[in-house]
Amino acid sequence: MSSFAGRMKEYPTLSLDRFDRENLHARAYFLSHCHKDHMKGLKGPLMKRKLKFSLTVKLYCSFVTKELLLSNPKYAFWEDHIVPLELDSPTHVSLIDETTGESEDVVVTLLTAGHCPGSVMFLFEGAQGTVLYTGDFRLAVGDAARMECLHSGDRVKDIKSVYIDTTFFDPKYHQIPSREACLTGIRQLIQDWICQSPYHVVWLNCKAAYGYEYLFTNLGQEFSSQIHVNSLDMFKKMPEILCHMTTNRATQIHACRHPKDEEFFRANRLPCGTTAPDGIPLNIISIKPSTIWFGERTRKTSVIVKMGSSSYRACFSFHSSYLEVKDFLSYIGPVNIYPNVIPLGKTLEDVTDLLKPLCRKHNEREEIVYKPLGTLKGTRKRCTSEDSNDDLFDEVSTAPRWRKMRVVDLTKISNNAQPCSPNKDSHDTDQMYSLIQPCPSAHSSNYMDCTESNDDDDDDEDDPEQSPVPHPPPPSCTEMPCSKLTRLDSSRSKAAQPCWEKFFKAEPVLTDESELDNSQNSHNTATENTASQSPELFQDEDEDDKSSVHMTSSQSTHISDAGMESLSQVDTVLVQVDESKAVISEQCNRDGIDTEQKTEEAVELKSDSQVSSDFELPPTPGSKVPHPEDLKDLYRKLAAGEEMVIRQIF
DNA sequence: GCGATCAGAT
DNA sequence: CACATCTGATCGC
Repeated sequence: MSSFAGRMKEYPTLSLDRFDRENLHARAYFLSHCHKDHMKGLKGPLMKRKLKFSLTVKLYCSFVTKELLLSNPKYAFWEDHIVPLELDSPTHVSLIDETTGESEDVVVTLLTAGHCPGSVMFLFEGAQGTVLYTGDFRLAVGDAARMECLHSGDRVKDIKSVYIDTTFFDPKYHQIPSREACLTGIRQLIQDWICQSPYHVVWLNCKAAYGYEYLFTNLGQEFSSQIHVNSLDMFKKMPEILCHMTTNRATQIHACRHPKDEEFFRANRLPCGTTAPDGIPLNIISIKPSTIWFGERTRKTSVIVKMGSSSYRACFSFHSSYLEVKDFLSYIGPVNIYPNVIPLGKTLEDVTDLLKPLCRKHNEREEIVYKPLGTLKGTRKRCTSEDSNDDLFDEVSTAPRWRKMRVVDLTKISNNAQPCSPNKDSHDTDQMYSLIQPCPSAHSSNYMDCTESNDDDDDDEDDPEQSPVPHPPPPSCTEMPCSKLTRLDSSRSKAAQPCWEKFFKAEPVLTDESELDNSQNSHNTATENTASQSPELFQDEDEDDKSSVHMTSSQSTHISDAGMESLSQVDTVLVQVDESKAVISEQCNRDGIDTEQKTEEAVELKSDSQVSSDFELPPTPGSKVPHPEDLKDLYRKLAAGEEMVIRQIF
């Protein structure tokens, strides 16, 4: 839960995700996503009053967040003050003090956060430097390298401070199975259950919060069945979501809720009260998405664990794992890092200690060498580890390179960044940008990251040693619950920039199996059976001791046979390690492979990266369209780290 | 009476 | 074992 107080040191006149107390005096507001713990004060009377008398105060957020927010009438008074922004489109914002007329300018860019529909991170660039506020996020290892807006040319921007989601920044959550791995486990459990009869139904015991939509949409698609939910109102303008959900209770997959739903379930009832029309009792199983529960396991578990005769837990996370956060921070190398969340059971000091090694200044040498040059940000190590490691890895292999590419316009098909409102179209979606990585043989940064966790001085005492397992040949796999589209499109030039839209694409046909313990006559769509090599997906809770159970990983569903074999070998080797650490070793290595696959996807080296889109700024309503030359100058200064005197250029 | 805050449940 | 939310009790304005 966010404990961010709302303001950043560099730009204290704006407030993010907090709207109470001091934040009531802010000149502009930013909402990263529509979760209540990030909306404190947003509907309060003081804010309402402030807006009533303000002509300039705005709330900046994504289109989806605006839509979700306004679907709750309690926030309707914000309507005329909301400025929805596109992703990846730097936008000028004037921060005006209404009493003095004093003004400060910043350029803000929304970056996808992968936390829930509409969730974004905010990148601010202005006189006080470049700072990033992540809100809550779940990004995979390597995703930062795919975000064009974090780069300037082929370098990473010089980021002064990052205010980051540290919910699972705890070695306990060193690795969390990928979204697609979790999805695969859930999908197969459901498949196995509902195929038995029309009376076999599933209840997805999800919390009342946005973030499960991609689960619903993928399941809906997979089973050609809509998911029953309480309300569809908030998704009215989001057909990609809407089409997989229903308020009609006659379906086998439910995600409906009721205040007493757990109680209902114990009495073999669905929250919506549905019963079979002919009086035949339903056979209900519940699946409870959880992260912390899995983080507490000291032994290996699969992504699905059976808790009782008819209840299961499914690993599922809205937030990045320790490894993912570390990768993200290592990549962008900020001078300062501030945690937005104190992980449960930790103190601020604990987190700070863990974050310190990831701060740039922790590595003086680089700073001294590169800082004066001002433009070598990309070469500055994505040096994951605090010390000692600079020399271990060749920087070149991890520094991302960019090239603007034109690709099939997948976003038009399922761009969830925008609700489809009749008058909104013409979004800048014809172009997508891909990270181009130099050389397929280069080890991924993820691999480095794993290796790096061997450091004795790494605070991660849970970090297992990572044996330098040879990397399997890069299989052609995708990274997300992505899809048929991707496969059809099959070219490796799939846009690699992480975005929510990919969560809403169709799933690929399974290419592996997961021998389900309880699988009887399941109508598996699998075409190849590699069962003997597949990690198991399911596990009974009391089977903890059985050594044969592994966590699954994203690879299991997406990689080719060859990749699969290699993966299995990796597993086999690592399982030999000390039991208590084996899991993590295994996970880490898998993750390493995962990243390699991902980066592999987009491989190709190119450097003509200065793209004009940097200057395509949608203006703040009411402001003038910026002159390209002025902006160019501003950007040049920003990139060069020059002090900026803000003139009235806009 | 409303809002802020906390504890507790789910 | 708790990713966020709701409910109810209490306190203060």
